[in-house]
Amino acid sequence: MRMYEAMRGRFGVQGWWPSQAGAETAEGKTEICVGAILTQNTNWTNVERAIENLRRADSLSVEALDAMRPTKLAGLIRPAGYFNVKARRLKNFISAVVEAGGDIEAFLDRPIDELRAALLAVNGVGPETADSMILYAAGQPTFVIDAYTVRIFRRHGLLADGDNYATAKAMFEAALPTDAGLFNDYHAQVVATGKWFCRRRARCEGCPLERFAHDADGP
DNA sequence: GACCAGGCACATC
DNA sequence: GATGTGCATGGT
Repeated sequence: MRMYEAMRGRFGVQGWWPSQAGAETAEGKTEICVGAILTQNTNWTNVERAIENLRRADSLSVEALDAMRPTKLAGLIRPAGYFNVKARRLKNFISAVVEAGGDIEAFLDRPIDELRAALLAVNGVGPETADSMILYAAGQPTFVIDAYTVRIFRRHGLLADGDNYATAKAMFEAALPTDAGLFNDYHAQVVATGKWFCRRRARCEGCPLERFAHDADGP
């Protein structure tokens, strides 16, 4: 918690989904899930352009996305890059929702383990994308790990060289109170810190976590 | 013109 | 089971 507080003190509450207006609606949840796929290996500003295209086409719904031709979808999400691959992945995800009844809110409102398994079964949805959907769209407490998380917390001695996605996730979930709001902003803080590192060429000076180097007692 | 951004699937060794 | 590669755009 001390490392989280240090980052939040430096960057402020990040306000990622679902704190944004409308995110509690079916359309909002659809948008978050779509965004989770579109942001794979992609800068967020490019994802926003793609989502805006979908919104203008009145297509941020399971029904509209299910009915849309793949080539049409690919054209709309073009700004997010990898548009052919991501159009296919979005279609795979939407198909899974449709096969489960077509109601995105019902689809997401399930026990975490069951939901996670259903998401991971979709071709194109890996651990990070699945956990992002569970945390930000379903609002359920699962900790999202990304490349920044592993890099930063390895550097501070809380993760070992051999740690992977699953062990890193387990470390955070064991050390922190099970709170979706906390997990939500924690991941956002890590991303903010990671971006800061990139700009600073990965040196510690001025980093919000600098004083925790090498002897932190937990995240 | 290189390099990177909130990954994943697939091939290959 | 670890490692490499394709996917493609827009900003720095």
